[in-house]
Amino acid sequence: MPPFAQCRAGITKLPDTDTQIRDADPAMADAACPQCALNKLCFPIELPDAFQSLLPLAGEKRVRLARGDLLFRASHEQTGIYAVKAGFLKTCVPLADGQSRIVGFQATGDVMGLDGLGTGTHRTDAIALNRCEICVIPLDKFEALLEHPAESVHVRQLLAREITRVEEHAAALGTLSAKQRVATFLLDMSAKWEDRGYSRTAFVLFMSRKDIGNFLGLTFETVSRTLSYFQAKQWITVQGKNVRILDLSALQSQLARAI
Amino acid sequence: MPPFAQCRAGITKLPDTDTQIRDADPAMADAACPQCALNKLCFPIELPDAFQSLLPLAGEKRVRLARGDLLFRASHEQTGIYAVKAGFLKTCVPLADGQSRIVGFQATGDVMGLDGLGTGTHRTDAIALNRCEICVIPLDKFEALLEHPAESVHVRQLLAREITRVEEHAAALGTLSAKQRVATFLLDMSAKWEDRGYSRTAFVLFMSRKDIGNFLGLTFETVSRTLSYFQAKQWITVQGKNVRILDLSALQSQLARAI
DNA sequence: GTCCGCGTTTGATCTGCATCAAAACCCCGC
DNA sequence: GCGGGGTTTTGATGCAGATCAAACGCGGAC
Repeated sequence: MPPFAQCRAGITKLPDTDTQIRDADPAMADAACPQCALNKLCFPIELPDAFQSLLPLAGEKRVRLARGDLLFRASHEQTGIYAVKAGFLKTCVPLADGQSRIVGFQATGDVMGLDGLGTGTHRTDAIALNRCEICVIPLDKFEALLEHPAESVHVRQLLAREITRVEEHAAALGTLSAKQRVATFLLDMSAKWEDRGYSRTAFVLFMSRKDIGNFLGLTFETVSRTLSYFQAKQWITVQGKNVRILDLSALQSQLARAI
Repeated sequence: MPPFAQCRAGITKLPDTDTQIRDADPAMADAACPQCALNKLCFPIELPDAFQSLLPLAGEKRVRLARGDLLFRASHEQTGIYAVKAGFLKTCVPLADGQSRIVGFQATGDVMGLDGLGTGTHRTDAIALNRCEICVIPLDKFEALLEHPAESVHVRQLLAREITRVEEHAAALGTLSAKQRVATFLLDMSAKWEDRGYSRTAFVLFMSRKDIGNFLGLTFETVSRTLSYFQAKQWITVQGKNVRILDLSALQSQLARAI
């Protein structure tokens, strides 16, 4: 199986399949550039002239992924750094027994593949949850960019924030009850959508209940039950993958109750 | 309370308190430099002349910590990067309810404080488990060092490896049973000691059962019970903090059984 | 339209670990 | 030596969430 399941050049219009949010709409993708974490890499402002000709290359190469395709694969050599232009993905750590554990969900503007910088080998699988459009910065170009101190600092910040995020996730997995984990998850998703300029109270969960359970260290039945419980409490409404948050503070207060 | 609980200049002989391994023995500390993750920062080989005068400064400043002292504190401003010269520490993420969750244990040669690079603020408390000696690189000096590409790459590798480590820990917390977590922990500790040139079958757990439980998402009673269980199986012997592994492969096979 | 397969919901039961409790142990100061 | 506080071990009980099971809903193939 190839490391890149799909990799076509060029950008064409994709059919709209999801209810609320379009998959990988090029217009949306371009609009998202200012918020993209790699924005400063793609469109640097204050670089010396020597870089001005190199940088446009970074933003030029795109990859298209269909639902289920792999962007990169654990234990494969790292060949680039990726910025999510549009779509949703999950990153999974393979476990000894052949199972794997989801350690993060990525959306528009997130950077992926940084974990490979340690060893030159990816430690996670990155799998598309819906149609995705990914900006690719080949590793050699990425390394060339990093010779500029401002970009280097920026990348270190991205790495450090990822450490913080994963540490907090690990802390949550080790500490919180099922209800607290699901509440945290909803609040995190809410914040993720809000960051990207969408409503923080009505959004789509692109991942399945199984994926949510895997990410949170719960069974999918428990995830489903907990969502139903929150709905019964009138804190949210759920219809399949569509979630509407009715009482944000009630969810937040779930967390504080962990005394 | 000051961010640095203890911070004395100079190095003096410390009394030996632990049974097998000395706390922060200066001789051991100096011997450890070649294996230290910051070695290349402290003793760079191939730097241009401009740096040769700056770098010795990095290795000059030392901090001494007694058991329970804080090296740095969450939500405090980051003032430096730290390399563990000798001793053991734990890093803890504070939680909403005032509790905190241990996300890592550090030993000789480990680098600490990198998580602050994202925001300039530490996201964890770093607490000494025994007498420690820490090499401090003030932030401004650290940043000056990073202008050299080789050091910059090295630091990115450290960050990326930390992401990998924490992701795997999160995956373990979400997936493994109590026995599997404790077995993993023992194997990790074994590897940590072996990396540092000590026996991988006989070592000291400097942290308490409570700390182990906190790190693994278990109660300390469960940790104690599980260690007793492993001892009953003749896989290990435990006497307080001293552990001897009798059957490494039996512990490893615990993990594979997670199907 | 019907059928099939998969994801989701909901229910019933089981179990691993938390919790509560108490005794043993260890380290230190005196 | 003795006494006291914290840590560790071991036991008894309870519960949150896993597991087993069945029904429902929905989208795609035809």
